Amino acid sequence: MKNTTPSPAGTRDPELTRSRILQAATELFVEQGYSAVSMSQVAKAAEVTKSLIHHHFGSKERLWEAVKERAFEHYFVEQMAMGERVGEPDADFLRDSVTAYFRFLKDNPTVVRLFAWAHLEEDAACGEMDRSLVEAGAKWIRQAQQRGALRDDVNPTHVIASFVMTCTQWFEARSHHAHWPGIGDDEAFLEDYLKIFMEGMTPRQ
Amino acid sequence: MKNTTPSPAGTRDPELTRSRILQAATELFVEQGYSAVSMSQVAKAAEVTKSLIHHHFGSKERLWEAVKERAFEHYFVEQMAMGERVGEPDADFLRDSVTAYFRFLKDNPTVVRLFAWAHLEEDAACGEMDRSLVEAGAKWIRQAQQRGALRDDVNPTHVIASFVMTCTQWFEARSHHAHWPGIGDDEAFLEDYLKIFMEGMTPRQ
DNA sequence: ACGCTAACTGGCCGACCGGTCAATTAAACG
DNA sequence: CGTTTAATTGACCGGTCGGCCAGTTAGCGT
Repeated sequence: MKNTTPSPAGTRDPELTRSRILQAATELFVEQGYSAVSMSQVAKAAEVTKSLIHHHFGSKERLWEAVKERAFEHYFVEQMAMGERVGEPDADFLRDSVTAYFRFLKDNPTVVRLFAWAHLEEDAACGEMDRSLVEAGAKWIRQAQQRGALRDDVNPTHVIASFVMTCTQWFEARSHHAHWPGIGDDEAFLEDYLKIFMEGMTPRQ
Repeated sequence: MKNTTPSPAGTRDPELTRSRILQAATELFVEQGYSAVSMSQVAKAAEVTKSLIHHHFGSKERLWEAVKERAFEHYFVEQMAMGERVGEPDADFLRDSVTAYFRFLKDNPTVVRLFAWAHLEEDAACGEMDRSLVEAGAKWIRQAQQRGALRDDVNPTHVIASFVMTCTQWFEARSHHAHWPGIGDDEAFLEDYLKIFMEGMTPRQ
């Protein structure tokens, strides 16, 4: 049981150092992307030497990987937790899931931006990561379809893809549509989107 | 009337040079983003000297602006043309518009990726650009709503935002969902998305 | 034919890049 | 306690960065 946070001014704490570096790197990478950030910038922001970063992470690229891995794991864990408390395969639960996903992205702009950077560098890791989540979600939707709770003439994976992508893009491309005439805030958009999406997923009589 | 393309081997043609540079820069920037691309790389790809790029474009940043401006103008012109042939304010025309937008993005991956880069650097220009397009689209939707052709309890701007974002993200984040189990190809996804979206936009009886 | 303008070149600049290395020093362990 | 291990430092590396500048050269108006 060692003391971590106190740090008797001049003491060494490799774990805290690692996380300080990781934190500084995350903030910079999230904002500017991999290539625009220099090791010296990270070092300065984390208040350590450049060499120390190399000591702990090996290279700039591995630091970048560590940053992404940490954020995506956070995403994965949260989504898994969300998947745990799975409810009845009905329309209400679908609505709740979309809402929860939307709110998660809203509360985790870091994840949103890292996803965007990862997409641009064709990093397949994030897609592989939520494979199982999508699979589980699709299975759940199929159940709801068989039950007659959701329309059954659409591919369950496409259902997930469509709402995941809409939520993601809403936050990724904020700067794009933020000044569109008549656009509302997060909640107003979510409300309208849910109206369209849920109505679209309701089985015909 | 000067000859442009022939180029008697050793002749000067500033306009062609400019466009050669712009083309090379576009390809590189689209692929790797602003900061990952160096002026020497562009120079090599365009088969000109670095100094010549500076002569024509002033700086790396202005070259980047020129690249984006060119692509976004292409987008704008195409969308304007699409807006010209506006049809009846009914559901069918909405479906056709979504389809056309989806196909445009599919055929113009350069625009898609430049949008993504622009979003990440919070470039508001692309949003300002299609302000008027969105305004016109929203007006059209409002007409359809008043006519009873589309459900009228949703913000028209949100309707546009929702399908624009879905289409955009489908192509921007291809690497993300491309390997999801059960996901279909472009046309299969579009078909399912249209089912949900159009049904969601249909007025209740 | 001549001169001007602008396209175009090559060489160079200081700054900074990611990364290495040997030396210092604090903590962990016996 | 001494020894070992690893956290940490600062000096330093070759290479590349974006950009500048002085000079050359082609086209164009007169």
